[in-house]
Amino acid sequence: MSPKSTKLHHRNLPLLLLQARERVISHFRPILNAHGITEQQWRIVRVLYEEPWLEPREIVELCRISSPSMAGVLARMQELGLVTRRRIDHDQRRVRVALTPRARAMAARMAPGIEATYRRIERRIGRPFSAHLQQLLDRLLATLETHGAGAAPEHHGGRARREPRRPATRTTGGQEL
Amino acid sequence: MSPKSTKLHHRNLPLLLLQARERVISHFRPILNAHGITEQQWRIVRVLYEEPWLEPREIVELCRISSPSMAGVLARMQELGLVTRRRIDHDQRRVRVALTPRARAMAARMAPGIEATYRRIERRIGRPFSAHLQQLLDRLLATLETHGAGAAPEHHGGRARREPRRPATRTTGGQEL
DNA sequence: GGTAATTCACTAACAGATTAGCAAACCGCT
DNA sequence: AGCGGTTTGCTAATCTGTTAGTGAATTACC
Repeated sequence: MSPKSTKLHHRNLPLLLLQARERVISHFRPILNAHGITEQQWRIVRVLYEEPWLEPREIVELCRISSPSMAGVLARMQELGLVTRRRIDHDQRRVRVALTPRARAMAARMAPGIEATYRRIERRIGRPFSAHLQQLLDRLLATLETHGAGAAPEHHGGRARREPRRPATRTTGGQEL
Repeated sequence: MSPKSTKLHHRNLPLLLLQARERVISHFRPILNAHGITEQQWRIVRVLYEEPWLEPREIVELCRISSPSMAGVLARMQELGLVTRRRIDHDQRRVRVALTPRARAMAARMAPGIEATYRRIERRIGRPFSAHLQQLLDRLLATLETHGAGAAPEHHGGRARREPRRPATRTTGGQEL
């Protein structure tokens, strides 16, 4: 069984990517901490900074934050007064998420530091190298598809086998969340 | 104030690296799930698979898992019968962590699938591209230093301002953890 | 040799990721 | 109108990341 060796020859690529990401983000973390927001919150602020408003599923896609996490993150951000959430009139499932003026002002205050940090990183690793790295990562994302995407949605028509929960009835009629 | 623009011109590089990592790891997740272990647990199994034993701080370094997380992860892995932990005789602070035979056998069973997945990924993105990407990431890690490393340890000589906790006295004398 | 500084592993509290699942709202069709 | 199927945002449970800080053991230094 030569093709079934029990040894691991390849490097741990996910770990390598994780290390790279942590190395880069370590330069930004002080800025985020100084403004009291988390990584994920900043990603959301950043995409909403460019658009008047977005829907949760769009933010999920743009920020790579899972839908279950998004619920908690947005709730906390609303609690902090960073975002507003309201139902879309013609479709009561959907929600419009927008930055508050306070969050928009905070993003404006953070932008110079963020940009300066990028320039510092580029000065360190070289602008061409930075561009090259981004190009390779883009190509990786374009070439390698997500495993399990496009697979069967696995419609679960079976009965629930868990103890029932509190229904948490949606505030029918109230636009505010 | 031309250098203090409130706009964000650079791409979100940490997000790009996160996307790349998630894309790659999505191909391995089914294997991990099938064997009932998490990403981090696999990283630990993998490094311990090559060495007879390691100390927690070494695993922290090799697997990029923070020290506080490591405590919980190792405790769960010990509970699952994947690792053993015992104090080092001549230094009661330090701990030796080793894989159990059971974990070693599991790693051996997983190895073929892991390797096959790497080969599949390389077939998709191209072996040269894969090598090139790894080279760039290595160079990034070699060039860009961690921000905040080597800074002042900030000796905290002040009084504790929190309510006292249960001391959780270390089992003085007992090697078993 | 005794005290201060450091190292090491750990706990606590909170935010977020992952997996599983679920109800309400919408849509297409009859 | 009514029904099956889909979309959307959400909850629950468990695990991990981050920050702050602690006790015990060891080391450095006078």
